Amino acid sequence: MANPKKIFLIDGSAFLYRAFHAIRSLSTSKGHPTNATFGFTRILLKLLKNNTPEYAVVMFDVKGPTFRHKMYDQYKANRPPMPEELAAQIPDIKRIIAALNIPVVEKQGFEADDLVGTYSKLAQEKGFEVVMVTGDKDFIQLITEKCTLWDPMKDTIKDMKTIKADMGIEPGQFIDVLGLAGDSSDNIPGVQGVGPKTAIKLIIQFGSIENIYENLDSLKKKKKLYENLSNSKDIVLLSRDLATIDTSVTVKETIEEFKLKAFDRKKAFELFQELEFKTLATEFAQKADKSEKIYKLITTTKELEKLAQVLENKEIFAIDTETTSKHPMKAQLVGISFSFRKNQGFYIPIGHTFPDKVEQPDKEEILRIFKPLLENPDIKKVGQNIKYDYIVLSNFGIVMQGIAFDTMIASYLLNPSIRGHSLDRIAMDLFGYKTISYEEVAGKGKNQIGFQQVPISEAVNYASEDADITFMAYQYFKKEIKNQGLSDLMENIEVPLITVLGNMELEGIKVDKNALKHLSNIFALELKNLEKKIYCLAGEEFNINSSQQLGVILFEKLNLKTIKKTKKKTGYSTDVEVLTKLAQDHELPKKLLRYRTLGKLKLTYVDSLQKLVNIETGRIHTSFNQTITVTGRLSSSKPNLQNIPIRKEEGKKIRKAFIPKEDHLLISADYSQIELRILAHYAEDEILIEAFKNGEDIHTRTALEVFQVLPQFVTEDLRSQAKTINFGIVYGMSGFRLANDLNISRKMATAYIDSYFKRYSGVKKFIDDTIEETKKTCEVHTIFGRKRRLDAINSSNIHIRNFAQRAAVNTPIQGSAADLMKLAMIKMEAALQKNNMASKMLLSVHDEIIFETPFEEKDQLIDLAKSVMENVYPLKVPLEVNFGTGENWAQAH
DNA sequence: CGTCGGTCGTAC
DNA sequence: GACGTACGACCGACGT
Repeated sequence: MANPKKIFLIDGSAFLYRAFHAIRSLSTSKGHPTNATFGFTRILLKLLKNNTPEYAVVMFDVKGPTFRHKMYDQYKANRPPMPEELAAQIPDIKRIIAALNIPVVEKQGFEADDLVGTYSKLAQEKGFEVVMVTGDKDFIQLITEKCTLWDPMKDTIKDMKTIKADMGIEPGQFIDVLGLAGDSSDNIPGVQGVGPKTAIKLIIQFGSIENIYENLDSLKKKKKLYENLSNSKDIVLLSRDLATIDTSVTVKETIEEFKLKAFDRKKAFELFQELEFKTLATEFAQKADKSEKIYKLITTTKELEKLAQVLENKEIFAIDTETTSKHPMKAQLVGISFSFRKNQGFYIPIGHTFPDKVEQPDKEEILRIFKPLLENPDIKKVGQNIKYDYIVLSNFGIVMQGIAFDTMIASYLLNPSIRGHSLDRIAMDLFGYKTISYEEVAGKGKNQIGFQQVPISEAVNYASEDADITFMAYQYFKKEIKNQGLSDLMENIEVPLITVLGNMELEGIKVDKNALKHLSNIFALELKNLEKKIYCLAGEEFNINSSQQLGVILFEKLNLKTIKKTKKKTGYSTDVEVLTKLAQDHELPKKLLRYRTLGKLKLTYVDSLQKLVNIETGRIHTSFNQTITVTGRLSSSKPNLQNIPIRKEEGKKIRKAFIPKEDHLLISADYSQIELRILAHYAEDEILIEAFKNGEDIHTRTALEVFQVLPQFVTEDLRSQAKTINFGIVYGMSGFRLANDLNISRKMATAYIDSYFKRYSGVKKFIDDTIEETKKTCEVHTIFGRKRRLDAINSSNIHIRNFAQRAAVNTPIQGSAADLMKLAMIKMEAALQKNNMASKMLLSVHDEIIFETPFEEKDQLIDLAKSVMENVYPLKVPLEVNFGTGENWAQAH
């Protein structure tokens, strides 16, 4: 036969263990171990994918004694029992093998080895080429011209040639080697003092065990070996028998039964989902059954009017826009899709440039028919990240109203800890649907086209599907949000916030581009000089931005004393702390510090900000992300306006470049100590509450309490130390860290913390109670019922557990502050509208809102914001808002 | 050439 | 080990 059929005989039992040990820990969110299952599945799939075998079978050991135990009662007696964690995974593994439709063979009284041996022989007799898949060297004995040994983990193949080359023996002689050498892992004794090397040597020399004993006299010179061999002939023969794989087990399955069939993809998918193998689940997900889906292209006036009329009469519908860009402020509208019923979708092409033969409705037509519908607050809309659509439509001339739900936000509220709440992911998690990916219609990498270039015929399905899935997800999430008690948060905070944030993003903030350019030039000049000096001091040129290369220069070339390693032990740490210490003794680290500071400012802020100024508006339009943080805070990106420098003089120059438009001021409204006030509220701590009620300076008060001094002795330094403690408490700071920060002894720092908790006993109790409660529920809450699961709080790993404990304390505080801020923003927007004011809310930075206000509205705005923000929600302590105004952000702050 | 983890630094 | 929450720059290893 020119091309003999191949069969793969897989030693399942060996891979169980190897997979189990190869992956240290992996488990489902409920704690069911999956490391072995995952490893096993991965090996199996890799094998099937790379070799596409026609025949394959997995062999397993069966629990209980085998014929070898009868031969030798100490066989494998030193083996510890299978770890519980592994045993728990075997049913999963078998279910996966079954779903993949791979035959399994196991037989009471025999090991996987014997089954492999038996079928190897049978298959060869039938003319098959056999590949034994295992890492176990015992199988060498079975290698023949027609049978090879493949270790998929090391990816090595052993055959007649390699065995001969590596060991100098025939595979069949290997059992004699094993007989002499024994096998400690199987508790097979062999000959004392004879290991694999000696055994191989002996077999090369004598050919077989029998021959050794026939010619034992020739070994008399090697006294010890001679003695050991003579004394253990019986053991050697027994050992060889034990190591011999049985190739004639009576088996019932025929080779033909090992012919592979197609995977049961549905079953496999369900299993992978259950076991939380996300990527595998995605890989095995079926395309949604598109046959029952009706996606319709809408282009004529008649169709448009009919669709609008239908939508108008629905309780709620899903809407999705297709555009030319991911950035809503750059995006041009390309099409709109709708859905109001599962498996249905409609697509209106508007801005496609691909020369399809479809006549697209013009903009006026769309506005005439759909503007009234979309701007009607009584007609409810749901979207996936609908803030995006709100902004795009706004720029198109439609200010959408009636936004009632957002599936991305729903997914986030249900579990804020997962990164990413894309529709693709939601479709997968909720319905096992694999949606049409953007890459599928638009390509990827540098070949990717804008959606306007996608043929309308393809766009219909892609866009309609998005609306369809959004509507389906809405139906699911609405119930789930309610079941989880998250409706209030959704309806009263997150959904109203969507348009507030949308308006802020649309508004943007003005920057003085020339000032930034000027700064960039100044920084560039100094950086160039620093670079020269650094090269000079180092004695060579290197990449200053590479902490790795820098580490070599500092600690190997210049031999500066190492202070700490990086966290992952990949090298020397060269962070601020280290460089500052080194700077006392050497000029290079000093220059580096300056280089780092300036480089950071230039690259991350000055230069990036300039690039993000919108050409049309001349302003910067950040994205406020509502579904990112685990605590409920907003985040800001492209650019991140929540970490613009403020603390150091150099950085302030960047803030100065943020300016109001003509005849306006920037006004900053800043909640004073909001997190400590929330702590006071939750902890019901008498001292904290009293201090805030009296309007005291909280850091000074803490200094009084912790250091036990009279008010007149609270120096600026003591207050500053108290401030560090106050912040540290909210974050769960340790004595170690406090000692480091305050540059005091560990003992002293611990004493301060003790003293703090003694005085603020309510805080102590709050922390303890919170942790205890979280241990029971694995969940923490904010003031408006936002949730964060913290399963890690019961982890057996102390680091993970400690981390979860700090998060458990911090989340209600940080998250409640975020809740209050969100509510304040919503109320503020409403108040501005109600009072017909021209002031705009531009930014929110966690505890601060930035307004752009006409000169003449300044006092009114401050009065209004003060009233709204301070009364946003009653706590057990008053809220206080500080204001700053100015002709740039630095001044306003 | 894109992705991703590591390191560093900025904010509240 | 050792302070919570983010974003993003660069580097360098790795995979296609």
